[in-house]
Amino acid sequence: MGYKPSYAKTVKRTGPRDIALTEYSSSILSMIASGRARSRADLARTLNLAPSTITIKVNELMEAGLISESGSGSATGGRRPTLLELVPDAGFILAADLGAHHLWVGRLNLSGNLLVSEIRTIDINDGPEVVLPQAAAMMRALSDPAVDPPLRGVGMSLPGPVNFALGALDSPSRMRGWHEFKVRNWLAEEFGTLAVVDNDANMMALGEHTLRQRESPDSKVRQNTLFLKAGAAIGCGLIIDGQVYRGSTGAAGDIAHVQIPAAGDAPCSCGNRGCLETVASGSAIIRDLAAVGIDAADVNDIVRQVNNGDPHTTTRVRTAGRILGQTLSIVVNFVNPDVVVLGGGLSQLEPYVAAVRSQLYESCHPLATKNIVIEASLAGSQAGLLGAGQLCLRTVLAS
Amino acid sequence: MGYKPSYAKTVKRTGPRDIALTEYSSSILSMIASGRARSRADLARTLNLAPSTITIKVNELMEAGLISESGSGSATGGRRPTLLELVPDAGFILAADLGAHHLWVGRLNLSGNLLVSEIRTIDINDGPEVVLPQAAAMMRALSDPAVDPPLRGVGMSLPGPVNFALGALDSPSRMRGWHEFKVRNWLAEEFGTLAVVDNDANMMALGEHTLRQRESPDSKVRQNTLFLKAGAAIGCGLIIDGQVYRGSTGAAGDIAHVQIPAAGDAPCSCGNRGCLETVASGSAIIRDLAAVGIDAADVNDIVRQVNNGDPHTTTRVRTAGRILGQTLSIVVNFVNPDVVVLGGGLSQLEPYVAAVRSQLYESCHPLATKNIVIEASLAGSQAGLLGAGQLCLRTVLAS
DNA sequence: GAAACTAACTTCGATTCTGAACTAAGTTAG
DNA sequence: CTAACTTAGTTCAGAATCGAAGTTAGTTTC
Repeated sequence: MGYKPSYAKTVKRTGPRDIALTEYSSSILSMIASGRARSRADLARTLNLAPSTITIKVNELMEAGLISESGSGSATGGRRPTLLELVPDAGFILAADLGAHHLWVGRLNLSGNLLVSEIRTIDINDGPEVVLPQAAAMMRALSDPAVDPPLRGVGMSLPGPVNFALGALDSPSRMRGWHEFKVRNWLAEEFGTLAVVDNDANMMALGEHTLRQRESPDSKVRQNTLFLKAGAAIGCGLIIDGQVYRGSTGAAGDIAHVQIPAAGDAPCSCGNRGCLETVASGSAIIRDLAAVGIDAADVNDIVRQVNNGDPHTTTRVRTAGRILGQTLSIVVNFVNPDVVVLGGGLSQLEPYVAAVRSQLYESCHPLATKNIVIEASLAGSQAGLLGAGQLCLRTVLAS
Repeated sequence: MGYKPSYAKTVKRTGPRDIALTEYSSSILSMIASGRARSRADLARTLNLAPSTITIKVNELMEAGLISESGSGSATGGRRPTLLELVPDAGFILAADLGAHHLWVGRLNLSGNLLVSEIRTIDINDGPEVVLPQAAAMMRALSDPAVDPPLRGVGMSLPGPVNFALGALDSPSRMRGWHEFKVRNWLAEEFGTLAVVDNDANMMALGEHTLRQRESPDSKVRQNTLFLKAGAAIGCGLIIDGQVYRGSTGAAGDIAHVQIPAAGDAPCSCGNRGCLETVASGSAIIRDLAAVGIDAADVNDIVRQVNNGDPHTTTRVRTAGRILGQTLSIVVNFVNPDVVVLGGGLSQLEPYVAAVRSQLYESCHPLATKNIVIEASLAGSQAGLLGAGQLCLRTVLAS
């Protein structure tokens, strides 16, 4: 047997177009897909390669039919760049966003654009054996294998703590039957393709980050994003240097189950008492409103009531925002991100966003809030689906 | 003029040995210096280069007299690796650790080993115009230019928030005259060489991390270190992926000025009220002890009293540890490091370390503490000096 | 104590990537 | 409008890196 080089850099791509691409080719694809580079000159700068090298690689990729030129960008004092894009028809990605009560699936092209999507209600407690086949069926329904370009990968966002290396949930609370069920492997086998799964907050963070990266041209400097998902539950995802940060055991980003004084010893879904989530989450608001006779079935009801000007609900939402802001300020001080994005259902409410923002400005060190941007999510409810697609796309293109 | 490539990879080194070294040469030096790689095979794996390339580069560097072989390591089922080390005589580094009342300087060889050091008391409030020349004189006294190999760089640890890009302190509290004084430039000019400055907690974190990296052979997986400095003041440094993490504005790692309930509205040196530092720091302990008639001039006195079994002081120290642990748990949950190191004067006290540790285990999510190591600093009081030297060394070797 | 295996390191022809010079296509200032 | 400047992208000879096969030197197994 031979020598099996672990440093191997040359990648053979087999598939409809059988062409040998070198190491940097996949980086180029990733850069274009994620919006981190849009022209040859961009690529040279971002990847720290000679322009001449980029010319060669880009030509190869164009001949292989994987990327194409798409007009020219705006000039900045010189010749205008020729923009590059992934050829959308070179393949597609399926993504799914799984929640406690919803299942949202979508199809994306290789540029990471969501083409079609579909949603239905489910009960996560039916377990993976019931839910995953439902998801697979819905995803299949979004594509016609006879017509569509080949499926390149599947990404799924899961509503609990994910062991990324294992591709499974790790002791999720209130998700019967999901503990250590290997979701990634199941998907990979079911679709016969590459699959990725991650925690919903991480996925949303990545989706939002990618979107912002594309929207703004000066995005080169905004590479550290803290994404806070405030819906029925609270979750947090962190992007450092454009990548999802997962920490040592994959638990990074946990903020919901911090003990805070304002919570007293209210019991939490995690089994502990006095967690932030028992005060600042959508569920907590619903519980407190019920106690004073105001009926809200879910976060959407809260949103509706606040938009209708219900003073009681609005006050409660504002309080939740302020308390969340206090805890969040500790993390913002420590991580010092350039963007804090608020997502999840509650982020639709201006009073909530305003409360978090003002609390952050009040509690953080001035150096930490110097150039910070604190905003509601641009991706909105699509964040999870976009992120799942994006993570899958990055994995596909990097392999 | 001509084309000035920003992607330039070939580096000409001028100096006593005028030799052209390529891009990877500096990475190789960095890897060896920081202990991230110790043999050719290590280098190939760490840098993702072909073994054949490493052979060529290592030979070049050996001919240039910058590295040498230093015996062989232990085998792991095959031929044993030939260990490599930086030739200590190829140059040296001067490092300084500046505190509110002390100035500690040292000389390190290119392997990052501290050879000699000297300490004296100073008053930081005399301002940079007085203190820096003192530091420079002490550093000069540690080396004899007629005998010593050439000085390659100077590193200094500063006791306040540092704007790393500027090389200066940014609005430090209680440091008259230091705001935006360009310490790095001053040092670079004074010594006619490369200089780096950073915040003391960051420097200590790097020093400790490097030491641990060298001590343990399985260190490849322990790349995320959270270092907490608990002395008169409280500071925190974060190593992510073996590098100092500074965040977007360089403020990352701030934890001392988080508002906590236990602090009430005690005034803090930062101008705010109710900060963690007003309860859990050495100064806070001294202040509280004074209020009940126990006299302690500095952290050393606290250490002495606890070691002598003074029950009052010991209880107070334990309380400080517990309160610190509560706030720290939020950060540990979020960042999910593999090592938490306690440094600074208070870390010498087992009751303090034990209190922090048990509070962390109690307050953190089980996933975050699964494989975590929580320990007192191995580098002890040398951490800052070692880190300043290490950061300087890395910068020198990377340039 | 061979035989089989594993890991470290080297050699050398083949390939990839670079760097300098050049072309192309814009912006800015007078 | 033109001259000076800036940025984007290409060409090609030469330098840097790779990968396969081989050598060296250990460990493990029976």
